[in-house]
Order: sequence, then C-alpha cells, then structure tokens
Amino acid sequence: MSLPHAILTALVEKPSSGLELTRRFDKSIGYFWSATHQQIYRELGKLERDGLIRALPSPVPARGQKKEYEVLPDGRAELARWTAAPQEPKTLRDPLLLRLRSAAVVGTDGVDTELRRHLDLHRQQLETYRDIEKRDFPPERDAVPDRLRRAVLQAGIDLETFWVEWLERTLSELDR
Amino acid sequence: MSLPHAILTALVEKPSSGLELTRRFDKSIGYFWSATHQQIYRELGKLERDGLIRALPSPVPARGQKKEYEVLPDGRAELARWTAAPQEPKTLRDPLLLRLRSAAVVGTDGVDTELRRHLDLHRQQLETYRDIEKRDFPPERDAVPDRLRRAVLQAGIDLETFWVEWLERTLSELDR
DNA sequence: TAATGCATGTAACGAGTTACATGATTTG
DNA sequence: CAAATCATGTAACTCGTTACATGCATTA
Repeated sequence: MSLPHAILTALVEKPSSGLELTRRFDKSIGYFWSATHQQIYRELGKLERDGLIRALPSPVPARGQKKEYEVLPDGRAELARWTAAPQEPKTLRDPLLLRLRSAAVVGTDGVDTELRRHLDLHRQQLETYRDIEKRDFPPERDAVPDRLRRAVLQAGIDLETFWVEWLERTLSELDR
Repeated sequence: MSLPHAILTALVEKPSSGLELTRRFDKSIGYFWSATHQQIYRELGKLERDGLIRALPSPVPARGQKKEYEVLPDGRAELARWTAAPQEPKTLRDPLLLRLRSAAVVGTDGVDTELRRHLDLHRQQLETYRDIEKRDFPPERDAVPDRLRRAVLQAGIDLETFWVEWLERTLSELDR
C-alpha cells in the first residue's frame, strides 16, 4: 500500500490539487513511484474519507473547480508509522529478464533489437537523472533531508547504470 | 501480460502439472517472475481455453487428480512473438525509496533499522544467486541458451550487489 | 461561438494477493 | 480410521491501466 503514502508525502511537502499532484508525480516523485491522475483522484477520495487529509475550504465546491488538499495530523502520524514499519523488500519481477529466459527455449530472433532499444532508453534516463543531480544537489546542500533525497536519486542513477552495463555485456554475449 | 508467457516458457522447458509449476516458480523462475499457485491455476485455465496449451490425456479427470499440461504449436508461436515484440522497460517503483523520501519530511526515526534489515536480506539473496551460479553454470556450458540463462542470473547478482552497496552507503550517510 | 486547454472525475478491466474450500493419497 | 500431505481449485479484494465523460475558462 504505497500510493496513499506517496501522496501523503507529496502533500506534506506542499499542499496541492489533484492535477498539481499528477504533474509532480510526472516529474520528481514518479521517478521511483509513478501514478496516473485516475489513481490519484481515487486515492485522494479515500484519504479524505479516512480523515488523513482535508480539502482546503473553497468558495466554489463544484466539478471542474480546483480543489487543494492538505495533510491532517492523523495523516502525518500514519505516514511516520508506515515509513519506519517493517516491510519485505520487493521481489524482482522483470519482463525483460523473462523474455531472455524464454528466448533460450524459442530462439533469439529479434531479441537483440529489443535489447538495443532498451539500452538506448536506459542511457537517456541515466542522462536525465544526472541532469537532476546537477540542478538539485549542489555540494553545499548537506542537511539530513538533502542527504536522503540525494540517496534516492543515487539509487536511480545506480540502477540505470546497472541496466546500461548489463545490456551492453549481454548484447556482446549474443553477438559472439 | 507476462505471467502467461512465463508459464508457456516453463512448459516448453518441461510439461508439468499446476503444482509442479508452482514449485518451479518457487525455485528458478520465481527469482525474476514470482507467481502463486492461485495465479498459476487461473492462468492455466485461460491458456487451455485459448488453445495455447492442452492437458495430457489422463484416465481420471477429477478434482484432486494430477493434471499435466503441454504447449501446443499456437502456444509456442505466441511465445516467440511476445519474446521479440517491442515492450517498454518497466518504470522503477520501489517502496523503500519512497520511504526514504518520506523520511526526509517526517523524520528518520526507525528507518535505519529497516535499512539494516534489508541489507541483511539482500546479502542472503546474493549468496543464494552465487550458489546457483556455481551449481548450474560450470565454465564448459557455453551454448547460446546457456549464455542467455547465465545473463539472466547475472542480472540478479548485479541487482543484489547494487542494493547491498547502496544500502551500505546510505546507512553510513545517515550515521554521519 | 467554437475550439482548446485545464481540472475533476467514472467505468471497466487485468493482474496480484490473501483466505478459504474440496477431493485424493499416504502414513501413523 | 484419523491426520497429514498432495493437488486443484473459488472468492473477494486491492492496485494499476485504459478509455471515456463532464464542467469551467480562455482565446481565436
């Protein structure tokens, strides 16, 4: 159950409307937890019903009208509880690895094209992360929250680096 | 839609019953695509209805009786199609990274305990993969299918290595 | 006023998870 | 024969995805 907590985190950082949240997920948050606007609206409804967030008072409460949410004390408490609670690490589940395994039994025709395409995409993503690193993390920012956010970005950089190197090696293994 | 293709791959490797598949997923296949027996039975039903697999003729077709499946030509064709077809890389979506981001706003109390626990688990998993490597991939096995299967295992090893190193670094960042 | 963009939603579906149910076979 | 184990399933729920619907505001 991570989506509600992703939303709570975003709203603690800054109260927002559904669409603003969607845009923020498309940018920074979505790099490690993506969500569509449909998911976000559905979850905002639940969080409000459960008393974890509330809509800021607005003169015109109608459809098509912007609606800002903020986190209530119960929501902040739930977020703190969830953040430190024991959770099992996500088990690996990756379609590309599965496809290589299946290529071992049905043949490798066309697989290398896909591997090369993925290599390109991962190189692009790696570049994007490096740009964010330059832009958002100058050396002078070194408080604990900055170090945490930086560690998260570093995980993204390391994972993309892994994919790039692994794909390069696997492609050269296939060409032998 | 990866589960049906994971099952097709497993059945091409070796015709099996539902429970045998479940055990095989718990061992090798599940290391990069896990599935429970409920998912497997449901999917076997669909694959049979769609004419991609068939149950081997059996004298006693009753509940509680073992039922073996094999892949039909249509199933093999579909598997080959899917293996080479363009698919987008999975976007990163990891609860632990999300929790670090939220720790940046609600505080880091108790987070280090979780990080240490995960570090332990990833070290164990890495050891498991290295054991499989020694057992299943002696240097003399070097045909293309072997190289592919080995590349998949290598991805698992590299990913666990990433987690171990990243967690070590992040923990020392937090302790500073 | 027609079209475009902003903003909030609904509906339907597929996939994964958890809990439970049922029959057959082995073994103490 | 009772209990444990093997084997196959059902049911209910959550989460993520895709497609579509509705209302308001701006501007060409």
